[in-house]
Amino acid sequence: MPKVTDEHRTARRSQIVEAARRCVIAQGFHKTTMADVIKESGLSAGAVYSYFKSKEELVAAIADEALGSVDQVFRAILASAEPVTPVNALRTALEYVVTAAEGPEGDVTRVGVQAWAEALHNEAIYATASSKYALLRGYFVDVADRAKADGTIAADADSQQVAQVLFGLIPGFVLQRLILGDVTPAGYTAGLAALIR
Amino acid sequence: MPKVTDEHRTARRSQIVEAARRCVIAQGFHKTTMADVIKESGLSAGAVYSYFKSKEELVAAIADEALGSVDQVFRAILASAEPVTPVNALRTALEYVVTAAEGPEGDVTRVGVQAWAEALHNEAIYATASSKYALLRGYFVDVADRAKADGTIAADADSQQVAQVLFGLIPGFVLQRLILGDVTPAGYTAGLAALIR
Amino acid sequence: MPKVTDEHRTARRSQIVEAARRCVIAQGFHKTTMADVIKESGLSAGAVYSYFKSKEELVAAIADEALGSVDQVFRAILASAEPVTPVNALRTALEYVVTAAEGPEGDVTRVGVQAWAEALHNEAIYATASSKYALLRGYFVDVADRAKADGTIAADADSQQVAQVLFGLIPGFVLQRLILGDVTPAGYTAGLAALIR
Amino acid sequence: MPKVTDEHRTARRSQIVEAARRCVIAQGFHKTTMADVIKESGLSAGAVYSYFKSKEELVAAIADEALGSVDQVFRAILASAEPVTPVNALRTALEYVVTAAEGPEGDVTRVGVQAWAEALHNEAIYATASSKYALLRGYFVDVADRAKADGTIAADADSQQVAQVLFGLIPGFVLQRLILGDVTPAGYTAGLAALIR
DNA sequence: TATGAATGAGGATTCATTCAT
DNA sequence: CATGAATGAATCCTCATTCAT
Repeated sequence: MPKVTDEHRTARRSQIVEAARRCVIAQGFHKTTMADVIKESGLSAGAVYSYFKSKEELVAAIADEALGSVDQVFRAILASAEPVTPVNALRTALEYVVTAAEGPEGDVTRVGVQAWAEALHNEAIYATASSKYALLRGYFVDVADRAKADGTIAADADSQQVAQVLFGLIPGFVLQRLILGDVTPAGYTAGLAALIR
Repeated sequence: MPKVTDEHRTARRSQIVEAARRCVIAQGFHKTTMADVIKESGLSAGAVYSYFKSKEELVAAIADEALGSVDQVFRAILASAEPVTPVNALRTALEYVVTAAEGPEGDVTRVGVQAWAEALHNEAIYATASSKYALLRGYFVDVADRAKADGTIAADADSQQVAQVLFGLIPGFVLQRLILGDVTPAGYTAGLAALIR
Repeated sequence: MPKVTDEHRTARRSQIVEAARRCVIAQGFHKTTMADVIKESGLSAGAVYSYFKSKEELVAAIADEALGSVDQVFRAILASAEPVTPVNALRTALEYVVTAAEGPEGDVTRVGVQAWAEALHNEAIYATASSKYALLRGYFVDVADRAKADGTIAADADSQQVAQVLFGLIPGFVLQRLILGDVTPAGYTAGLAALIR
Repeated sequence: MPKVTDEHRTARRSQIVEAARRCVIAQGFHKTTMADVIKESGLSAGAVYSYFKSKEELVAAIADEALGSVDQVFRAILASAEPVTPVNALRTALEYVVTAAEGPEGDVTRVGVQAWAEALHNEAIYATASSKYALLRGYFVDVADRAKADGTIAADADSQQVAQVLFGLIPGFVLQRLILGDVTPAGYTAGLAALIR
């Protein structure tokens, strides 16, 4: 019984998180009520509360997912054998962002932006954001190191600083995409390439 | 009577906005209640509501300010006679951001991040954000044009794309500053400079 | 100074009552706020409150007027030398009601209906309504007496009861006019005439 | 579960409406606060709001009931086989009114008068009042037709007009009963009878 | 005296969470 | 175990009235 129950529990949990995410994408964390999530998930109030003991916990779960989703892909792609220049790394990251944003789950980047705001006043989400972003930015340190190694950038450059910039370009892209709506991975990458040379 | 009254009204309005901003910086838009603002402002409920007819309107006013405050400075500085390279423009912008963030009013960038999230589900704030950010990014188009003119970047570069990148670096800085806490205008600028050559 | 001031005061008072009546006709007693009355009257809050020391007092003044306005006309007309049969008396009364209702002041009968409701929970208005309606109904006792005298109705009829019926027909007319909108003095009177013979 | 739940829901709803009616009878629509209704009903705010989504909706429900309650009885009684003369019909109606008014539920006619006033500025209540009163008055058209048939009134009388008068006598009775307090079905009916002959 | 800005108690409504069935 | 009705504290907002200028 344990295994079946476990799968069942996992499926249920996902069902709730996905429903909640849909609500949050559509209305944001605060306009989304537990009643909305309950209705959207098709479960009962009691059921939802047996998986998440408060709205805060559920919100944290959604935020975690949204903030962390990039990670897996990053690891795979940036750790590949291909020549990973800063520009390529950025493009890959942005392309993933757009793919995720246009996926069938709805635009996860909207949840991400919500999470940024939430992190400022919510310990748990702050902690998640800090650690996930530190991790993510770490990949760009690798990228910077490689770039120094192959002479793409100066050997005495500070890889941390370069990583800050490369990583920092991503929120800027996400925000412009959502609020100004006129950026593309290709164009944005071209902009960076133009600056670099 | 008009003049005194007008000044008075303006002062009162500021008194409210400032109180509200303090609350929002401390707790975010949603945890801030009108009662908080009323208490913090030292006025009565009725008085506050005679200046802002709803919480939404007050929130919009704070968001407007937070999103727009950069503008004035930008105009002055970027339009100066000094040689304005992309790197210099960015540094100036970031220095302003940090100055504002560390000002006596409290860290306005926190309000800015709140506003990003809010813009996704609030027409009025979305409109403000769109227009202010389009304007702001416009300054970087000028910067890019100058850079093309003096050979800092390739003459056939797309100024819009370059501006997207330069402008995009700012939210990335703000976010890292708030969530990772380890970025400085100097370091971030150095990172960009290292990438550029 | 007294006289001028007195006229002035009377004029001001009327100005307020008329403004208030317009508001009440449009929105009812309860949706009408003192702010509405103040704006409509063109005076200041202080001025309005120097004539009526509370909303209740102002409301009472409007109700008084609305409940009592019929009286003057009644006295004049019913006390005339003409042959005043029950049917004629009713018609005259209804014609006056319609005239007043269609007057330039707006439909006063709407205020009357408000006053009925208000009288149930407002001592002052209840007192006014009782006395005005007792007075008004009194005229119909006269009418009944005359009718008994000239054989229009049985000599042993109870004039009070007849007056109750004749007077009672008026609210019924007012209400049907406002809510069903299809009654006229002529038709209603014809209905009574048909019943009588 | 459906059946129990349904009965339960109906009972709860009645519990709320009855509590609200008691409040309205005692204080009128506007002085009655939701807090009053909540306390009087013995339920919680949330419970009350799960049955009526606003005070307006609850008020409309009470008004509906008050305006419509006569109907059922009318239908039964006026449609009976007994000889239904205008005078008898009126008496029956008035007796029902008094019975209802003196019932254990409290004086519903007070709610009715409130509803008249409310109908003037509330679409929903206006609609209810119009349709219920049109219906009610319709019964008196039948009465008039019968009276024409058996010669009680002239064959060429306009039944609509006669119905307007007969129906119109009721509000007049209700109002005099509440405000002057000296009418009885018997006396009022006698007054009409005296006029008729 | 006249003004109208300010007051603040009071009212309607929401919603995260619980727990009896 | 699951359900979803019920809870009630918390929140936004209004408006009659006052009083400093």
